[in-house]
Amino acid sequence: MSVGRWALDVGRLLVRLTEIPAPDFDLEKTLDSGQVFHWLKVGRGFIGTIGELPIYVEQRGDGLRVWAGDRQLDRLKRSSSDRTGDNGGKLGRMVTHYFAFDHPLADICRSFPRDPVMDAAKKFCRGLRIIRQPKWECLATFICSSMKQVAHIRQISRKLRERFGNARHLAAPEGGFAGANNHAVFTFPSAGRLAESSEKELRECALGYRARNLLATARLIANGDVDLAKMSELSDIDLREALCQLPGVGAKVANCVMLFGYQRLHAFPIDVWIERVLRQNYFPRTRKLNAARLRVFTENYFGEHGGYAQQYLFHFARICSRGR
DNA sequence: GGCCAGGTGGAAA
DNA sequence: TTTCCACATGGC
Repeated sequence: MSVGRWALDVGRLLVRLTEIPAPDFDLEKTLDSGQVFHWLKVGRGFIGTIGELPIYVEQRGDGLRVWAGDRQLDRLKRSSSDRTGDNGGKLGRMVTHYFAFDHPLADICRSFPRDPVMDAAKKFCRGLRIIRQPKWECLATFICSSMKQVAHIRQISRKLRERFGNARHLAAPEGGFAGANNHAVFTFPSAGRLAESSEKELRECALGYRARNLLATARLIANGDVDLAKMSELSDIDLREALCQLPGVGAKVANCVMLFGYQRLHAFPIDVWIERVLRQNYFPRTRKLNAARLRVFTENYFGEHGGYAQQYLFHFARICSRGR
């Protein structure tokens, strides 16, 4: 897994560097495609968290270089069954799992339907992977996403983390991160932590009317009425139904959580961007086009990895609209 | 200053 | 069953 590993003493904190093979992968497209909202571009790479672990990640050709705070890595080792002391390997496996390098991307792309817009999106999004987000983080973030632009969702994610999350300090690798030697990153607050907050406090994080829904859902999870991990056992239909029971979760958010949090690669979220793409390219002369008809079309037309097709169409449409 | 954004939920028609 | 509308916020 890990082809190279170094430890750099940079003063108070020790930083581990692991290099991981990253086949068929484009880090920037993946992190900038509107599926995840907290990664910050710094220098040649990105700073963020994978669960509780703060990391800096940088793409070098077909590989990924990863730095992580050593204290968190030690904590990770103590809390896991893997006590071999192989921190670099553990880190490598975590990163490999998070960025879903096991997804057979070539096969997935071959399964897409052949038509002009899908072909263009596929070409444009080469290397974009649907990552494995922590379920609660994904659910909470998408509850906050309704009627918000991607830039706003990023702001909300940042404010929630800074106010309710745990600070983690990441020492810079040799040479520093583009002018800064140390960065504070924040973990996403647990459901329990948000359940203890008030609607007023959440509104102060620019959530607006979404604050009530986020708080209600956090409390359902914190008091044990809902078990997101156990919901993995449900079928697609039952999982969608269970998610839609949660305050602030309708069909669109449920499909996002299924796709990004539960790896249900057939789930096809339809938002304003995707609806526009579908209308313009597949139903240019259809006046009466309701949600049910779009749902039936997308479930059948885009194949078993429809969620990937959707993400490629979404990113393609959004980026191409910039500058118009 | 109006328009729009990875929508949802409840009421009215 | 379908359509309509309120709900907050911030960038353009």
